[in-house]
Amino acid sequence: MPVERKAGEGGGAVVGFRPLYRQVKERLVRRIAAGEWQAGRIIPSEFQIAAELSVSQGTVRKALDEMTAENLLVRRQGVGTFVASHDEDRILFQFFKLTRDDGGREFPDSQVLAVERARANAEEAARLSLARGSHVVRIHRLRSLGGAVAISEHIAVPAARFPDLERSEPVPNNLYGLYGGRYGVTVARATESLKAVPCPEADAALMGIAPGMPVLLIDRLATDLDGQEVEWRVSLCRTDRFHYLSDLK
Amino acid sequence: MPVERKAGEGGGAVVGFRPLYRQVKERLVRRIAAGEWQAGRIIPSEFQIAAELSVSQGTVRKALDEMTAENLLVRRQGVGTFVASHDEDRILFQFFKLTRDDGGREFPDSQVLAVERARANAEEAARLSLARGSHVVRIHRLRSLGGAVAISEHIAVPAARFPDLERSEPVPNNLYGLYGGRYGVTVARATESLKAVPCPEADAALMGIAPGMPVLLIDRLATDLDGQEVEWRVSLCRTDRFHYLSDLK
DNA sequence: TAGTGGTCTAGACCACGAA
DNA sequence: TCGTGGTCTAGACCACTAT
Repeated sequence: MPVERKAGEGGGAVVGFRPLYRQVKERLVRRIAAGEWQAGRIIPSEFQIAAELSVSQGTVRKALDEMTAENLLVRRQGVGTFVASHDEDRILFQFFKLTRDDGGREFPDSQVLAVERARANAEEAARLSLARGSHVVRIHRLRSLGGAVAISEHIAVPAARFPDLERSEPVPNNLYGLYGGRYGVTVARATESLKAVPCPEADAALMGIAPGMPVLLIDRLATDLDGQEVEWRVSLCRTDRFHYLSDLK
Repeated sequence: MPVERKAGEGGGAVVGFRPLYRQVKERLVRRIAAGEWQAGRIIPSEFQIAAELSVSQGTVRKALDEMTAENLLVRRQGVGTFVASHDEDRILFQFFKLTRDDGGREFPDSQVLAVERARANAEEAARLSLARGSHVVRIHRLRSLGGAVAISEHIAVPAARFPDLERSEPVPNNLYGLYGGRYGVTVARATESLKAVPCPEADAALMGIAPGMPVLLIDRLATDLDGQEVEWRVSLCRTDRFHYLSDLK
């Protein structure tokens, strides 16, 4: 692998130092981002990658280690290394934090109420870093846990990255799986901001609770491998029989 | 380092396999738990530890890597490796998730309203895994962010692990620092369970908000290096000007 | 300049899963 | 049985910090 720069060479001041394994890592991440390595598929062995990039196997391993720690890859001893996919387990434990009070974790059902394509309003454009006049696809759905409606969810994504999403029939329950599988868009990270708010009348009616009852408002911004905003999602959650689980380590 | 067991030896069925670096890690964690290595202090170099345990430096490094990833250690290149302490930054970014809506992060002030020692009630005993009749120390305090009261907080800890805590004058703002510094109790992890609830009258009066207003209830159970419950804390948080930040990776 | 952690390499062997 | 990832070692050199 052609090393980008080396300290002590060239005589110029060394602005920074980028370890070889990080250069390797970036190239491999780019392969996933470009769709060259697809979600769920196996990638070449450590030795194959090392040979291809003219780098030692240990260096490749360190790159893969970091990518595994970031949930981009999944290793299976004796089998190989795979590109992480947004299967039910990953969504459930990595991206879905609402849990039944009795402790049972399950993936919520979805009932889609509306899907539309429209020009982004000011807030959507700002949150998704879109140019004026860009379009978004909006989805409104209800989600149930243990048979009871628990969440009223409004979603907005850039229409340009998800062509014809509004014509999907039906909209699948696992949206991140769709983003990856059909559009090659990998949701790598998300930031959630939580508030307790009085439930608006419309959502209260849909969820079968009294208007004004305290609900948990989750404002989530999801980004792809390049840090680009991919989805803005606002979820109103009942927390009378559910709670949001957060582990601090 | 005496290796615990080795696969293929002794003829018996190999129940499990514990890598050497994990055995090293456990011994080192125990040193922190026992107070042999104190919070904020430097630990011996990788080569010194390796020599002492008759293990290669690479194996020690892997153990230290994991401990660093778990926020038990902090490495400083060119200087050495240190036992992590609950300083302001760590509390702020690892254990305190409430943020001003304008994005500014700060460590909250505290105003202690009450400290008492008493027999644990049923719920405290259950949450802290205490025997019947055990004592707890309870602390009730208000916490402010940006000059405004934001949190009403009830804390319970096992009195046995924190002797004379109720006679501390004053109770410091950074409790986890006190737990570690004075009592040698390291808070390693915490689990938070969040709900939106109507604010009880008493807390509403203290926080200067209308009773019944939705507030965020954070139920936190903190555990030490051995997984033992160390503190149960229930915080009621205003979220009209603040929000709880959660990063999903 | 000395000492620490950080990177990179190379090779040996082990545990695991699939064929 | 084979190929994969996982562990362990050993040694060289680099970057960073304190003195």
